[in-house]
Amino acid sequence: MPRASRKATIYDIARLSGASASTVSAALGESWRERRISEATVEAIRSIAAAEGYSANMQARGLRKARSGLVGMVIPLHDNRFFSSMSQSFESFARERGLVPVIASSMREPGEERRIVETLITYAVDYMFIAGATDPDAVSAMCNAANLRHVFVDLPGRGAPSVVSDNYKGAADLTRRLLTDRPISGGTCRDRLYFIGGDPGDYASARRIEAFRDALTEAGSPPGPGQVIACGYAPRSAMREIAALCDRLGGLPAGILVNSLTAFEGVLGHLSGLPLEDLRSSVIGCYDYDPFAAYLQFPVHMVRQDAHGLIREAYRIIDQNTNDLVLRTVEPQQIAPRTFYDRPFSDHG
Amino acid sequence: MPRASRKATIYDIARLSGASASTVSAALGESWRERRISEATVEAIRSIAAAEGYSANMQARGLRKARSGLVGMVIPLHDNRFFSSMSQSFESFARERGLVPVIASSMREPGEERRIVETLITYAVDYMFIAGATDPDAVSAMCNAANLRHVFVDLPGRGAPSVVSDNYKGAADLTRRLLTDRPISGGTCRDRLYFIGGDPGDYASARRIEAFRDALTEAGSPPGPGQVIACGYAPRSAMREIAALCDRLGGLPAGILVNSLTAFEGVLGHLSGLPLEDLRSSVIGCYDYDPFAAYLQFPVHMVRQDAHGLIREAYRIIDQNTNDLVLRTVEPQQIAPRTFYDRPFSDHG
DNA sequence: ATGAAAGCGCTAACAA
DNA sequence: TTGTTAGCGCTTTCAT
Repeated sequence: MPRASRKATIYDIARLSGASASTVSAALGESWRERRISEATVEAIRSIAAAEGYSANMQARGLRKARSGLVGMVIPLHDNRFFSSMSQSFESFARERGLVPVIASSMREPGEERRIVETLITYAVDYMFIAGATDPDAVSAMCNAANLRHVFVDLPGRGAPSVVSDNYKGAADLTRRLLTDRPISGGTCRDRLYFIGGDPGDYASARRIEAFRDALTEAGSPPGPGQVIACGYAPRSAMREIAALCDRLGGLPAGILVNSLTAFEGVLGHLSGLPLEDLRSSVIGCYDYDPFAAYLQFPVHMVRQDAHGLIREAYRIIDQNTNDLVLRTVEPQQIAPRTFYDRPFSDHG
Repeated sequence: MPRASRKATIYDIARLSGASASTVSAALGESWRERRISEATVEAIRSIAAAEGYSANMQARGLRKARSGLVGMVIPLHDNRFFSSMSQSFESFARERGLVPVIASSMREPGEERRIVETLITYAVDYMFIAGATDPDAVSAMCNAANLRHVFVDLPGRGAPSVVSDNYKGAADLTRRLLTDRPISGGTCRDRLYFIGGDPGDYASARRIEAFRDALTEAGSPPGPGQVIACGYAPRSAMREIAALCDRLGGLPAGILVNSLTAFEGVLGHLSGLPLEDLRSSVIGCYDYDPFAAYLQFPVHMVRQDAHGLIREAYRIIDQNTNDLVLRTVEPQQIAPRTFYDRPFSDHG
């Protein structure tokens, strides 16, 4: 081990090996073949470098080559099943390409989102992924000014290619499923399905709500004004809204489509105060998947989004160097309930 | 907007403002006061920079200042409640300090872990956090060679300060809770508690197993050889093991302490095939917390680790510039079940 | 109060 | 086959 004072540079290796810095640089990189450095020197240099614990300084290399080797991604938050599995995929695809991923979370705040994009530009990321963008136009403007290839994931932008879940199909299928499974009682308003959670201002929620409406209409019962309760993502507000709804209706509606796991947490907070019997008069669906939610006391129909597929497609777009403004769509997957009322605990999906 | 061709540099701003590059650099940074640049020039330069959409190049700045402004963290995986909430905290503490977080996942593979640490060193991170280290000594060696302050989180290392959960206390408390709540039948081997999941080679599991043994011993029934089934983290193997155990015992044991959520997923896969009645003869505990797991059909005692607290302490160690090898401990939290047998669905914890 | 110049570590012409 | 040189964009003496 050399003295732990300062990291070795190519100049140290050059001195130690008797070669020049540029020869060392080439020998340590890929370019030694075309520079026709002899294998002997390459070997010698590499062994010295290894002995000295040399590793390149990417700041210097990036500065010189005008490529940092970094890929940035903005996500709304880390602490979330959907986004954290996007992170996982983002990282493994980045590695495949020899890139180093930098992931930052915006907490869905446009200001924070812009600040992050700014920071990533400052670090000269080579490409940028923006998942769940809250202000895609601003982001595109910044990236374009910095001449930076970028792609939107999950929520689309108009200034760059985008990959989104097929929210319409996912929600339409789920709605139809709930319509089929819903227990019918007798022509009251409690026979209706309700949509709860999400933000109608965001693209994904809007598409799902649209699908919900269309599926109901297609089934002959177009939704009334109160049937879509887009109360955001917080468990609290979902809990409050479902409670208020049950008050109004005098009990649970025939079916509930919950827009997100977080909202579902709130809904569950309310349902858990009810006798299990009451739940039999209702069918529950949730857009997004959680393995434990699948094992609750009542059946839950879920939709699992293909985070891996979204990221794969996004990289595919980045890989091909064109800049056409495509909007690619990835299918989500319907997940059948794992618990049923009439088998003791459950059956395996 | 200037032409989107190349990013503006201080030289561009210098030319445009008639000042020199060094003046621009000072004016745009913090050092203009001590360099006694007039407020007028500072204002002028800043407005030009803003108009040109200038932003500093951190590669160049880092190269010159020998500080990148990056903090690295290695975690086992993103797609996990515990680690993703560590990421969230890691990021927000980093921001507080004006640092940019870079998080990479090792999949618990020592080789991958080393490669990541190497990469982060290459990018000249200013500090490094290693969560769930699989080869802490190797990591410390690399960091020391690069003269890099680092801290271990969740699993300790001998080469650097560490912050860990109080796994012993968490598991001991949970075991005692299960002992108290366990349904007593009649002196058979099915009255025993079983520990399932985890890797006895990793520090956290080892401490929990130790606590489990001690708590049983203290209660007068030291565990037999088969009572600790450390079968790893995969749902599959936990499912297989719990099934085999029930076969051996002729039914569920009086209590099960599951070592992780992933193992719990497997255990649940087995339990879900049983009549709910059977579960009444058993009490279930899980080390780690999931909000949906709290709402299952049977009560689950859980332990929630304080990811935020772990990261907070780790930063505290980094903040104070000493290098003493402390091992700091953070208390986990016991979470009582939210569902009970004798109230219809549940009661709110 | 400001400018000139050197240099952080690396790579890519261009020489030899 | 290898060495010399310039320069990526920035900060920091050292001069003025």
